[in-house]
Amino acid sequence: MPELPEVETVRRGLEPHVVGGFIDDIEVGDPKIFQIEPHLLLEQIRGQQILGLTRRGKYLIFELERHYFIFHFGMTGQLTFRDPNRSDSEGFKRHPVTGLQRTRQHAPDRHTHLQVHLRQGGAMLFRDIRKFGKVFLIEKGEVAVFFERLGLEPWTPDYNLKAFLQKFGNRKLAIKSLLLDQSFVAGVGNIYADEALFAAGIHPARKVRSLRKTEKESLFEAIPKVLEEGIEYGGTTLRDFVNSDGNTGHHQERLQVYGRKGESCHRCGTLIQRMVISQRSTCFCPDCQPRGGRSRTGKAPI
DNA sequence: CACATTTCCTGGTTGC
DNA sequence: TGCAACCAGGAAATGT
Ligand SMILES: [Zn+2]
Repeated sequence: MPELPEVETVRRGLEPHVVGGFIDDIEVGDPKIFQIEPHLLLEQIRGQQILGLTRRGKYLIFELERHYFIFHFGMTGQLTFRDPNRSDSEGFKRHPVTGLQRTRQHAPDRHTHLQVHLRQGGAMLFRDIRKFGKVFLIEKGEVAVFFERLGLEPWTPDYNLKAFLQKFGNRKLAIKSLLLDQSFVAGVGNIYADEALFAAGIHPARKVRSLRKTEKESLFEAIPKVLEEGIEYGGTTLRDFVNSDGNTGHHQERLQVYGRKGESCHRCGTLIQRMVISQRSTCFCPDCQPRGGRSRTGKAPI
């Protein structure tokens, strides 16, 4: 499930291959993922130069001459660069230990729903098994409206403590649910929400309005910290994520709680538990993240 | 308005 | 071995 660190990993990998290039032709698979008629998409983007590649939350944004060409990866979206000077791998392999799917550079298959060929050679391939991904093409003037409902963007001036604290209000939903809301902090998904709550020592089911100021401040620090580590390790591959080269990330080996139900907490040894919040699998350490919050010493629950 | 639940989709895993 | 049931989840749509 590509979240901010995975999208940023793809962005960094793709940038040197495509920025400055010109879009030549496109080939389309299942039109479901397109928020614009495919033939209109081709008509509009053909011949435009890619001026830049940026990111906002979980959205990857190609700046063209007259448009923004925008991708959202949903759950299983992959955007890879197919280099004509490199050979394709045979197909799909299975990691002998982790069982992870390893794709590397690959030819289009039944799940490849878009190929964007570049004039200088090579192509970007968008592959999405579950088809929760989306492809948009918007006019340059529409960009503010397009992103208006997205929340704070980490590492920008918008991401400051004052703005962060104002987002809490007197709400009574679980803090985990708030973290999944893209109008709070953009780019946080199920994995990094759990990791951030662990880093901040907050139980995921705690009601937002019950959090003390010090806990909110801990979360403010924890969110960029876990996202940064995710990027540093090339993203988290649980099943489908691959970077622009088609290779897996390594952050799955660094996860503290997500997907670790029944395993020992790396910090205290207690067994990690799982619960469902907002219909999402949620993992936490009952000792490091007590329901009543941590005391000032950071050890015993209140 | 605030919050909860349902829906979309496929393939891997589980259990009989 | 086969096959049905179940699970994963981002975010829009729908329900309370
Ligand atoms: Zn612990």
